[in-house]
Amino acid sequence: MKQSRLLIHTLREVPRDADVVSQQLMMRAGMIQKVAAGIYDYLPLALRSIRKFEQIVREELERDGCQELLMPTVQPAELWQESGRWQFYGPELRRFKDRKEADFCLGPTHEEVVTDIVRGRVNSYKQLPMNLFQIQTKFRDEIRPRFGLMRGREFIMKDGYSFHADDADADREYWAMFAAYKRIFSRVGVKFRPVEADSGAIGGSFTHEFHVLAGSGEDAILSCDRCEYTSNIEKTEAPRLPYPHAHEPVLGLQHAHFHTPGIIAMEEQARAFRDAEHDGLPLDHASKYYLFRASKGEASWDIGLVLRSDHEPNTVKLKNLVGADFLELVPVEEAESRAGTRSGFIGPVEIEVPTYADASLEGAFNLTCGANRDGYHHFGFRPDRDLKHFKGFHDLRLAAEGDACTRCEGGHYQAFRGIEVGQVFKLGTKYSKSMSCTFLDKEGKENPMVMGCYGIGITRTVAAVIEQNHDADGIVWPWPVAPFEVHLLNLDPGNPEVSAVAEQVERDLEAEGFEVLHDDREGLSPGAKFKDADLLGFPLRLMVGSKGLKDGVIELKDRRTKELEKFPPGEGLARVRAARERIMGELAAAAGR
RNA sequence: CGGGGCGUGGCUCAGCCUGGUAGAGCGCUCGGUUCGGGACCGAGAGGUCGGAGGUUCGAAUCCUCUCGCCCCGACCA
Repeated sequence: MKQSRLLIHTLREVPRDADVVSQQLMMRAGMIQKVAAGIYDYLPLALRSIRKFEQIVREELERDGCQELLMPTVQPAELWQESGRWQFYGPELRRFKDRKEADFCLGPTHEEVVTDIVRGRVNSYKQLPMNLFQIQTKFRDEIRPRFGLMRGREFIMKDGYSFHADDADADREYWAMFAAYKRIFSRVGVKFRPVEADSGAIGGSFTHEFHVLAGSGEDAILSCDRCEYTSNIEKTEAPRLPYPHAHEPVLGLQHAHFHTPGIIAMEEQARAFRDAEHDGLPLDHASKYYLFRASKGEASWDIGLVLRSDHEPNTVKLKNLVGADFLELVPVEEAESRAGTRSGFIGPVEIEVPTYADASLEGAFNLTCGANRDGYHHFGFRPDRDLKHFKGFHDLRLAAEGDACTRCEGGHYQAFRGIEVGQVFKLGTKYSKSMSCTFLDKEGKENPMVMGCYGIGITRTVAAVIEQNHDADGIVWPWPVAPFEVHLLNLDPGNPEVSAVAEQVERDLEAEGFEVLHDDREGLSPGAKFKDADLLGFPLRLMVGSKGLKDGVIELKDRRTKELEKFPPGEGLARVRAARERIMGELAAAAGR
């Protein structure tokens, strides 16, 4: 492919509304162009990467017997009404009417449609299991699209759905897909982790997310440094920390209110408790209190949470514990009027709401807390004794880096940031029951199928690859998803001898099946071509110029290592072949790490 | 939706406060000199200043409304 013919326009400057690296580099490299908020053109270079990744996904899924099909983007409301999601799905579901005033939506996902396909065609245990997938454009009217392809409104997704005769078979498929996903992301050449996750609102039994590790990732992940336990921080089990002051009760301090004017920060609060023997208390002596408003459907109720002052609340755990769909902090003004004091002095003791305490407060006494009186804190608080509507000790805090692992002996959590690029999910019978997707078993009895669903964000993964693989000069593509494999630079297109050599090298490489972009553009200085090549970031750069040819050599540069080899033009093919072997070998060795 | 910011040639931005001929750099076209890390000279093309209304002799600039975009918080691949 001649670069002079390619639809590409590189930018020297960073476009104004691009603020994550992948978006900046993709726009500068002429891969994407924004059409509207969260909606992009995939220009030829980007599409080449996208297609390559899709092909990897196809190959690995087909190895496991999955079948590809393609469902429509536009879906009728009836199916969504049948599953009940027409009402429950938020405004991300873009609903609209056709000319006959019938309700439709743009598909954000395809459980309803695929279930409708299967219930009409599969009705015997002999036809199960069945695993169907598609690679298709989705539309979710995100509240706030951002980060380029990482959170667009329109995006390409691989979504797969499996159907099973029983739970055990659905579990088997779950782990088969788990393994397939590991193969897929290993082949791409990215560092990733499968992560235990919260099953959230979709309502399933268990789930893993696949995260590409990148400092810019939106999700926090904790991973044990000793065992395999890796989970989204929303879900990570926090170890129960023993109350360290059990054997040294603070005798000199009265169970009483302390005057603490103007003190709100936890550190200041703990420091304020002093007497002849105590110049302040440690942070684990202080407690903090949150008032949340939980809701489920139309119902809403308030709950309290007490934590050690140096711990952070985990609202996902609390939400799951109380069986709510949503959880938000009670507005400050309301909490203040309820407690009868200013924010900063609110405490749990007299407040008439069901109150939960974090497990690390079990056995704790002589804690401090707000006294519900302006300018005062209370000393001597003990949750299980002093709370009027005490609901027990539970794991309700955010686990933190350095916490002891709950799954093994001696391990500790390490923190990572990740970009969620895939998810495997055991759905159960939620959709098969509501949409009567049933089959007859060996006994002739009718049962709902057990389902699983499996997603991969195709365009997001391509962006995540760049987030993880770039340097100050541009993208550093892993070989398997690079738009082109070799960037052939003709540094002297005006010189017929140089051009002849470049043409010959291009033909040799393409005959061997290499994907070559030949920069044959005239009137550009070599420096300009180098800069463009760095920006585009194909794995290998082959340079042909009059200076090298004077010594009888052309040059090959590895984009990642910057290693440079010089050799006669006739060796070009063999050298490129060897370089590919080396790069692919390193990739296989590093797979998944 | 709440809070903050921005809309001026293809791209990055200045000009706006204090109203008076629409600018620079990059990119693009033509000619010439250059040619191994974003060369130089000369000549050009290209903008109803997001849109509508208002104030004014006169609006990119002031006022009102509106649309779009970006960032920070609640959703998700």
